[in-house]
Amino acid sequence: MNLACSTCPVNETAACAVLTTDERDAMAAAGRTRVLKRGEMLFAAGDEDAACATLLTGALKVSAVDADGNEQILALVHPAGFIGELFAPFAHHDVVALTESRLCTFARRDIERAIEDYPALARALLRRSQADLLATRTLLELTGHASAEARLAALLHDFAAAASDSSCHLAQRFDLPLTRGEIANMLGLTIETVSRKLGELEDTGAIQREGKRGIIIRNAELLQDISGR
Amino acid sequence: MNLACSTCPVNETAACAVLTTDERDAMAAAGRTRVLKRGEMLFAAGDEDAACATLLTGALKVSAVDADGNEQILALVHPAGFIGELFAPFAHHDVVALTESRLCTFARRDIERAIEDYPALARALLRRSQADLLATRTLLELTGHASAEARLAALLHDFAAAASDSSCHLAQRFDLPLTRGEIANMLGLTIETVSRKLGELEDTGAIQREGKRGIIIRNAELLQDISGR
DNA sequence: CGAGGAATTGAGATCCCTCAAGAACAGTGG
DNA sequence: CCACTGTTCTTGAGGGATCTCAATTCCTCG
Repeated sequence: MNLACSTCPVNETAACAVLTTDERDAMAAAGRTRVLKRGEMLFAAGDEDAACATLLTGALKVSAVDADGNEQILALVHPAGFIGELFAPFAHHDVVALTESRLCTFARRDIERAIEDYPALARALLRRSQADLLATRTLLELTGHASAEARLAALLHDFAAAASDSSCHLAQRFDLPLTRGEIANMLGLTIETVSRKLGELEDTGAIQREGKRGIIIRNAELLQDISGR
Repeated sequence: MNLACSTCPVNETAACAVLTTDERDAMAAAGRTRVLKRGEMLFAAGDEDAACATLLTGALKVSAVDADGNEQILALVHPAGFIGELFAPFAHHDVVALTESRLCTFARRDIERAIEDYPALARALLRRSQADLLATRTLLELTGHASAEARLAALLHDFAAAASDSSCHLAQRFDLPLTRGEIANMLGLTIETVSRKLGELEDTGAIQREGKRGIIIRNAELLQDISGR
């Protein structure tokens, strides 16, 4: 299927936004859209020639599985995010859909050629890569020293910020994109601890739970305070 | 001081290696070498217009300081590594020399112009950025789930690999580039735990300590085994 | 030789994990 | 609409790994 960049929901914000219309059309001819259902995998660790992709809608997780079969979530990908290890001979991590997701995928060699042909694209991907690096380091900072409660508070804060339209304030209410188990894997905790600490955050009045996935921010300042930032 | 790229110890491996001689000379005219002693800072979190640099010799750490004043090491930089957040308005982390280090520094605007002028440089930096991203995620994976002993074993393994000339086998003996406190900060542990676990690794016969900094690999397989990889 | 920092070692406290059971929920089929 | 079933989440009790606090030893450097 061919792509219609003009109706793409992230045509202003994704890496391809820096291309001219003609250049973008040329890339579109090489790309394909793909839809993943929750739990479906885009590629697995070890895959050779793993595709690259821009996420249009939905959410993905990047995760590693250690020797004991424990999963560790290393990053979340939001719309306009770019996925793909451009210079590695094989993928180092799994990439799985958290919700139904639409992607715009490209074969590795097509992306590699595009980077050669369109310097602006290389710069855009560099920018995105540095942003990803910063996000990963922020997560590393969090899981390094902070208490379970602080980690959870920080994650909720981030989710509330991500769920808001404007980038400067928090959403008052949102649904967790992750299960308890996934939150635990991301923060280096266990399911039980996540559940308990969510209860404690509710007791202190920072948040309120609404069903299994819903979170209402009751006291954003307190939440930020607990997160230690 | 002007630069002599022809005698640069990393002129084959650093990002600038992709440039032609002429291009490199043009960049050299804009750059400056700088020497940092152990503990000296290249730039601090919050600095605007922080310089960018390629590390020639020595070693650096990238670290964050949280609200309580605790340091967390997010990454180590080895020779040929590139330092600098190109698209951020200010630096997010501190960068400090671990040993006496020589750098080749550039003003932000000079690097930005070079990226525009030399597409190959942008691609080289993209490659480096993705490698940094992978390294950070590997560290995240480690600090997420592993026990103190496994973290330490993995770090020692990495250091042994980095200290070796050939990339495929380990150095038999090396000096730790970090103090106990820095190791602790990097792995999300305390000084005491690092010290204790080092003792235990010695008891099991995996390593042998030699003075305060020296480490001898006694049983690389066992070490790898303990690290869980 | 002395002083300061860095590392080791010990004892007790704490936070989080493990194991285990029960409750809430979603999907399925009757 | 309701039982049925599996999954996810919650809650509890106990144990273990790591942190905290404190004292001592080991280097390094003046």
